[in-house]
Amino acid sequence: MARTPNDTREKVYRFVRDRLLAGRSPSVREVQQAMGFKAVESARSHLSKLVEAGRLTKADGQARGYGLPGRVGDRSARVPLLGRVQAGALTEALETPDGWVITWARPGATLFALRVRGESMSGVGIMPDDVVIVRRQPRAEEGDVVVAMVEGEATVKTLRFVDGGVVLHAENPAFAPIIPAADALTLLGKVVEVRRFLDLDWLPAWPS
Amino acid sequence: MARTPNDTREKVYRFVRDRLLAGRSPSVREVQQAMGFKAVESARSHLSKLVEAGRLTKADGQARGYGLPGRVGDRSARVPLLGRVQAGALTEALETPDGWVITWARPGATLFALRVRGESMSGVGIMPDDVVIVRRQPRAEEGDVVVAMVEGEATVKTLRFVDGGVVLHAENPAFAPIIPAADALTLLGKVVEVRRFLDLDWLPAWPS
DNA sequence: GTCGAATGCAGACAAATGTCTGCCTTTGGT
DNA sequence: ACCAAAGGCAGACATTTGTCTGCATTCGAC
Repeated sequence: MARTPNDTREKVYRFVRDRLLAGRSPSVREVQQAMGFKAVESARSHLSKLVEAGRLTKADGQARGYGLPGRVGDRSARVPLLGRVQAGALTEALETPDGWVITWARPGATLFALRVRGESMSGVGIMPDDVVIVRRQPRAEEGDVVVAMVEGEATVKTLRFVDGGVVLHAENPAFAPIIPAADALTLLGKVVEVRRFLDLDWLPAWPS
Repeated sequence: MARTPNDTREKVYRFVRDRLLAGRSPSVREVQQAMGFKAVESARSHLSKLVEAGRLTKADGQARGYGLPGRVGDRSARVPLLGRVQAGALTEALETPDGWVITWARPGATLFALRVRGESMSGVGIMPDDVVIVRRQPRAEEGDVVVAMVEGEATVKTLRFVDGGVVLHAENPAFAPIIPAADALTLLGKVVEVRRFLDLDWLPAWPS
C-alpha cells in the first residue's frame, strides 16, 4: 500500500474542513504544503477521493472550490436588520438596514430582523436587545409570536383570539394585553427565530 | 466623469457583499459579467477602489480573495451542532455533528454549538432546546455564561468566583449552584450566542 | 515471490484568475 | 473652450490554481 497508513486521508480531510469552517476553501497546493507532500498530485488525489466518498464537495472549474457537503452556503440567506419600523416605512427601511443577519434560507419567504425593546416577552425568553427574525405574513395562528404594528409602532407579542377578537398578549405579568381596534392592527409577520449575542467584543458593529 | 453615475460603484459593492454573505468571494470576471462590463478592468478598478475605501478586504495573491472588512464578518462560518458532549469526546463529536449552524465568523476562534437541556438558565432567557454557540477557550471571566464539563456531562451555567473557588451558578432559583472540585471541572468555552427556532416547520431537519 | 492497488513523486500543461498598459469617452470645474 | 479626473474598453501578460501523464515505492493478497 502506501508509505504512510490511512491516517493521511484523515489529516487531509481535517485540514480542509477546518479551513472551510474558518471561512474559505484552501487551494490544492495549500493542502500539499500543509501535509508536507512533495508533489501537488498527492494532495489532489486525496481531495478527489474525499469528494468521491461524499465527504467534501467541489465547485468544478472554480479556484478554491471545495466545500462541505449538504447545504453549505447555497441555502444560507442574509436578512436585513431593521431598527424600528414605522407603519408604511417597512419597505423603505429595507433599503437602509442597520446591518445583516445570516440564517438558513426559507425558500419563498421574505425575512427581516428586528431588535427587541422592552421586557414584555421575557417570560418566553425573549429579552431586551435580542434580535428576532421575522417572516412576513399577513396572518398568523393562535399562540404564534408575531410582530404587529399598533399605533405606528412595531411590537413583539403573542397572538391570541378572545371572543372573536385579537389580543396581543405580553409574556410578562407586568404588561397588560393589548386589544387593538380591528382596523388599527397590521400584522407584519411571525417570529421564526430569536438570537442573542453575549460576546459583544466580537460584534463591535453590525456588518453593513 | 463616468458614463453612468456613481451608482455603479454601489452595485458592484452590493453584488460582492451578497456573494460573500452567501458563502464565497466572486472572481473579478464574475463581477464583470454580473455588472455587464465589457472589460475585466472595469470590474477590477471598482473592486480596488472599494478595497481602498475600506469597504472590502482582499487577500492578496489569492483567487477569489475578497472579503468584508472588520473583525466581524470577514465571512460567515458554519458551526457544528453537537448533541451532548462527553469529556474527551469533543474532538470526535466534531466528526459527526448533528447539523450545522450559520453565524458570523470569529477569525481565529473555534466555535461549536450545543442544544440546551433543562430550565436551569431560564432566568437569562436561555430556554430548553435553545441552541448555544460556544467559543472554545480554557478560561473565562466572572459572569460569563460558559459551557463546562462536570462529571462527564456538558452543562451551561454562569461562571462565578466565590472565596477563590469556582461556582457554576444556575440562573433559576430552583437549581442549586454547582461547586465542582478544582480538578473535576473542564471549561469547554464561553457562550457567545443564543438561538431559538420558533418555526420548526421550516426546519424539518438539521442541515447536514 | 508476483501481482495489483494505493500512495507518492516529478514534471508538464491548461484553465481560471489577477494585474498591467494604453487609449477613449464622459463629466465637472475653471 | 479647455483640462483633469473618473469610468470604461481592449488586449496582453503573469500568477495562481486545477488537472493530466508517467513512473517509482510500498505492502497486502494470492
